[in-house]
Amino acid sequence: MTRRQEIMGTALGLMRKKGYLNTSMRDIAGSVNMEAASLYNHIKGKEEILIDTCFGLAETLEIGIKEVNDIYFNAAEKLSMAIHSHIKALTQDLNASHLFVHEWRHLSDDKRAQFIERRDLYEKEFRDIVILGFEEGEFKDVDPKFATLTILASLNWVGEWYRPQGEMQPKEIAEKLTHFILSGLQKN
Amino acid sequence: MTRRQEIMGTALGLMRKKGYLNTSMRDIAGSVNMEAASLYNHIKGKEEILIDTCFGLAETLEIGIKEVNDIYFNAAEKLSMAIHSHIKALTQDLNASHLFVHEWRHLSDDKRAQFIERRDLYEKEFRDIVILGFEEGEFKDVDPKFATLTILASLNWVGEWYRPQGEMQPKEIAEKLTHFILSGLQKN
DNA sequence: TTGGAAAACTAACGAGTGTTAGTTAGTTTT
DNA sequence: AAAACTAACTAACACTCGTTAGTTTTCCAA
Repeated sequence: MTRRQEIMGTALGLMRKKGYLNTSMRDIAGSVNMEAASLYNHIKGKEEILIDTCFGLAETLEIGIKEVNDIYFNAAEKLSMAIHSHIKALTQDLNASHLFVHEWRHLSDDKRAQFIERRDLYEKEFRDIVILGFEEGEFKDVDPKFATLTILASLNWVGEWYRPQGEMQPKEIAEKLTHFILSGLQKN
Repeated sequence: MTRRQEIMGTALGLMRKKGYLNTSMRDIAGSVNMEAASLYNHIKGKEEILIDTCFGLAETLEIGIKEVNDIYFNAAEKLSMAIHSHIKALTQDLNASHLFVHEWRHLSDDKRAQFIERRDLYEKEFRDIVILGFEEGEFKDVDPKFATLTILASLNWVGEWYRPQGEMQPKEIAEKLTHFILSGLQKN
């Protein structure tokens, strides 16, 4: 593990616990036993931590949904796998997920605009699956926009209560979520 | 409207837009055309804004669920009305909701502990409805804890996308959510 | 053993933080 | 008329913030 990775990991942990704005460069430095100024030998600045994390996770999610769309063809299967992919990505690193879900608001104006654009695109991929399900005649005639937001809310909230040492593991969570959501969408 | 209410309202608006930590007393003062120090003639300090808002909304939600439990007796009806009550409370004041859902983390240690306690109690009320539904034989055999967290995630996320001037109004949102969630819970 | 990059350090800058003290003008109550 | 209250002000305190400049130490390849 490089020193940079060590700094990043430590910073993410602090930021999840105390919030991005409440975590100072001196806090981060203290946690890796150096002075705040020394951090700048490894990272460009505080915002780089937020940028790299938010856009890194965005890319992981984008790759995930693209794979799902390449491999599966019916909506129920696509949705199920998209949920699995999403949950896997989020539970992989809870600290990073926290920044991705909650702290992206503190990106500088242009970076935030880019982030929102990519997030909206990802959301659209989910929405298209819901629409496909309706066109197949497999899903109820729900408002796709509304359904998608509700689904993604459930998925993103998992980061708030999932504990790696707990009894429910990512795969089981994804299965339960899929079942919960699908039996609310599917006819009969 | 008293000066205090004016300050509170303005502060909540700023805090929703920029975040609690990013909103300074000078920002608030500027928005009501006075100096930062003058705010202290009306409020005790910055945290009072957060405390009053978080605990105020908590009380509204508690009263709501108590009413539901007093009036209705079967789980489907209870859940439906609890969802309506929750959505009504959250959409009433989106600025306050933002603090309630996202910024309570920045309460001081003891206040935060109190807040979490009340939130857990409210969550338990919801969970009891899910359990009641299963005991009635009306709901599927889902993990009540899991289901409750998923439901509340969907409800709380509404504050992220609901727009008062938009086409979907709180009552309709609550109805759609109820339908979405219930047909995922109810047998057939 | 040594040259040089990498990585740490100290010190400081300029800006911003919530809050308190002390004061003042205007209004209300006694 | 005197006293008290309200709500604003200016000035300042005691920090903390992210970041930069300049310097010293560490460590590895030649």
